[in-house]
Amino acid sequence: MGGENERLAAADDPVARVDALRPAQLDRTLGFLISMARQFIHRGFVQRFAEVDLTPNLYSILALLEANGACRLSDIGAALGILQTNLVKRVDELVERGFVTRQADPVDRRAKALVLTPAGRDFLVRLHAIHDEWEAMLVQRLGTDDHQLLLALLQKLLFGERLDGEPDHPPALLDED
Amino acid sequence: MGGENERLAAADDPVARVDALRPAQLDRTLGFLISMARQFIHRGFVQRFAEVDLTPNLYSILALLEANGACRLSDIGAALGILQTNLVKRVDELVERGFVTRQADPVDRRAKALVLTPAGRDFLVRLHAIHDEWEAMLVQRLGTDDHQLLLALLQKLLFGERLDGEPDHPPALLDED
DNA sequence: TATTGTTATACTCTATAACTATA
DNA sequence: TATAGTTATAGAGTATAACAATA
Repeated sequence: MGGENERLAAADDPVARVDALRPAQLDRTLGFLISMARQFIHRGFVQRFAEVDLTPNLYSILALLEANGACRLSDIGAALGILQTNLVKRVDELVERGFVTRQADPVDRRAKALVLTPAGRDFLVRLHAIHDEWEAMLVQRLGTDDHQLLLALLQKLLFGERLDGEPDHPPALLDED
Repeated sequence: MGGENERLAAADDPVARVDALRPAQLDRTLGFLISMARQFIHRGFVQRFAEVDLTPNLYSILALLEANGACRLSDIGAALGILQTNLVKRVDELVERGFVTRQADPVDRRAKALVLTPAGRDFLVRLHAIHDEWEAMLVQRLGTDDHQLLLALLQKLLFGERLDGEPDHPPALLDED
C-alpha cells in the first residue's frame, strides 16, 4: 500500500553520492562541498540529539553559556552568527524547560543576563556525551591528522588564520598570505 | 525613529567572530566550524544570486541539468541529497520561469525527463559567472594550495577518499585509513 | 509490491521591519 | 540617537505521511 514513502539514507551513510549523475563541476567547488558536508554532519547531530528532544543549535547556546557564565542575548548572537531576533524564542524554550534563567543585568537595565540553571548544567553532561560520540565518528572517518588539518583550514577560512596555534603540525600550508 | 533594526554583517565580512565570548570548545569541533563556514559561504552566494532572483540551491539544480542532459527528479535528489518531495516546487518554479521543461520519459511512463531550455542554458552563463566570482573570493582568502587541500579533505569526509586524484599535491596526509 | 512524481503539512532556520525601554 | 530585547511575519530548507499512475 502507499504508506511511508521516502526515508532518509540509512543512518550514518556518507550522504548521497554524486555518482548517478555527472556532478557538473560542483564537486570541485567549496560552495557545494561545504554544503554537502554540513548536511551530512548536521543530520548526524540531529538524529542523535533527537533522543533528548534538542536541536544542535540549542546545544551550542547551552555550551556557550556553560563556558561563559552570564551572557547577554547579543553576545550569543554575535558568537554564533545568529540574529538576536531569532534567538528570543529559542531562549524562551530553554527557559521553559528549566535549563536557563533570565536575570536582571545589574549594569544595564535594558539587558538581561542569561545564566544556566543547575538542571541545565546537569543536562549538558549528557549533551556533551552525545556530541562527542558523533564528533568521534567523524574523526574516525578522516583520521586524526586530517581532522586537525580540516579544523585549521576552516578556521583560516573563517577567521583569517588559526585562532590558537598547535605548532606540532605542518605549518607550511597555513601561513601563506 | 525606530526603523530598520538589525542588519547583516557588512557584505563579505568574515562572519561573526567567536571573540566576545569564550567559544567553549566549539571552535575545536567539526560540527561548529563546518556550520559557521557553510553559513559564511552560503550568505555570500545568496547575496550575489539575489541579483538574478535565484537561490544557490536552484543554481545547483540547473548546473546538474546542464552537465547531464535529461534527468529525472529522483536523480537530482540523489545527487544533491534533497528529498524528491522537496524538489517538486523548486522545479515548478524553474519551469514557470522558462528554464526547464518536463518531458515524457520514453522508457518509463511514470517518470518525467527534466531538460534545460535554451533560455535556461543562456541563463547559466550568467549564473556561472556569479558563482565563479564568489568562489574566487574564497580561494583568495585561503590561498590556492589550502583551497585545494580543503576540497580534498571535504571529499574524503563525504566520499571516503578523493574522487579524482590530482597527484601533484602532498598525498601523505590523505591516504591514512 | 515497489517506484515516480505529487500534495499536504509541520518544523527549523533565516531575514526584515517595527515597537519598548532604556542608554 | 543608538542599543537590548522583543514581536510579527515571510521565506528558505527539511522532514513525514499518504495518494495516483505505473512498473
